[in-house]
Amino acid sequence: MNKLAWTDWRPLALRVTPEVLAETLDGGQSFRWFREARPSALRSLGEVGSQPESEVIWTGTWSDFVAQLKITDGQLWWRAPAALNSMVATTLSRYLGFDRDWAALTDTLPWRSDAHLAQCIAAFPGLRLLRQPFGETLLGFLCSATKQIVQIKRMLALLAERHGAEIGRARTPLRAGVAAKGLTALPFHRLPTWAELAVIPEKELRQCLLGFRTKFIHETAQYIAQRPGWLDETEQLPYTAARARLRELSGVGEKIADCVLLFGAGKLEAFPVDSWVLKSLARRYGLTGWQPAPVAHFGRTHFGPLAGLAQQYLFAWERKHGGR
DNA sequence: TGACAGGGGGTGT
DNA sequence: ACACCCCCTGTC
Repeated sequence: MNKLAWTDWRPLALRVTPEVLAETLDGGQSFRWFREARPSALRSLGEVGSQPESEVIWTGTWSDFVAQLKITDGQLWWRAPAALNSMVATTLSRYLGFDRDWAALTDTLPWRSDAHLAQCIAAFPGLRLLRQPFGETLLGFLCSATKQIVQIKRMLALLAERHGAEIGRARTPLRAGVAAKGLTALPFHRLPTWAELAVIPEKELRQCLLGFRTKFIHETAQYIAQRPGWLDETEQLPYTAARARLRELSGVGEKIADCVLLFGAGKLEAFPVDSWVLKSLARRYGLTGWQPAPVAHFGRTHFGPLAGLAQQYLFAWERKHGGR
């Protein structure tokens, strides 16, 4: 088997715009997708005037898997390194949430009586929550405190490159924010497991640009290492119990616990309140000056059992529209 | 072009 | 309320 080769592109039964795909993969749920833009056929033929057209390819890594996604003619396509194909084929649909009917779930949100929510949903048709590996999601959000997405992605890329096992190699012009020249096939690395993180000296962790998060990650790794099965058990618990367990970890407060459960355990009742959601609820729902805890209570009450899904629409809207 | 604030998708005390 | 660590960005 040729380790350098990718499979052919195959269609996925999902219609999304490039914008919604970008928001889904690179909008703060996951920090392990990188975009690569290639000049389009039209452009190379000398098309002038309109927007610079380019074909965007997204490359993502989770657990021991790598996949690429792209949209061509309104259709979503995927492929994987040939050597990983069979594994990726069976896990990609779960990762992308194909086991749930997101349109039906979205329809149960109270958009009929909430004009702003209706507006957010209309602006991001097809938005969904990813179902990422639990432990990796925890690591990602432990890196997230007072950091922007690009910086979080850099930290995780360094952790993977320096401390994560190699998954495989495949040729791709751009990965991890680093341009690779020509025909070289660079290795893909998975993130280190929590067992692996537990034996990495703090100094080496810090060199992955983790800053004051270093201590949190180190202590969390020790905690998990001393409790075999703790992480898997936590993932299986109902939402409230799982959140209480996650809060035992160093560096995991209400917000990060909810992010891990929403994006890494499929708990749609989790309602993370970050600065964007705080702004959204203040500006669009009149909760000016409210603290995160009461805002979270409002969110769960107002949006119901799928509050986390509503949160994702509000979040996407606020990111796009900023102060307006 | 190089320095230099200011601030960043929280948590812990 | 404030420190935590330090990279990035915008500015001069």
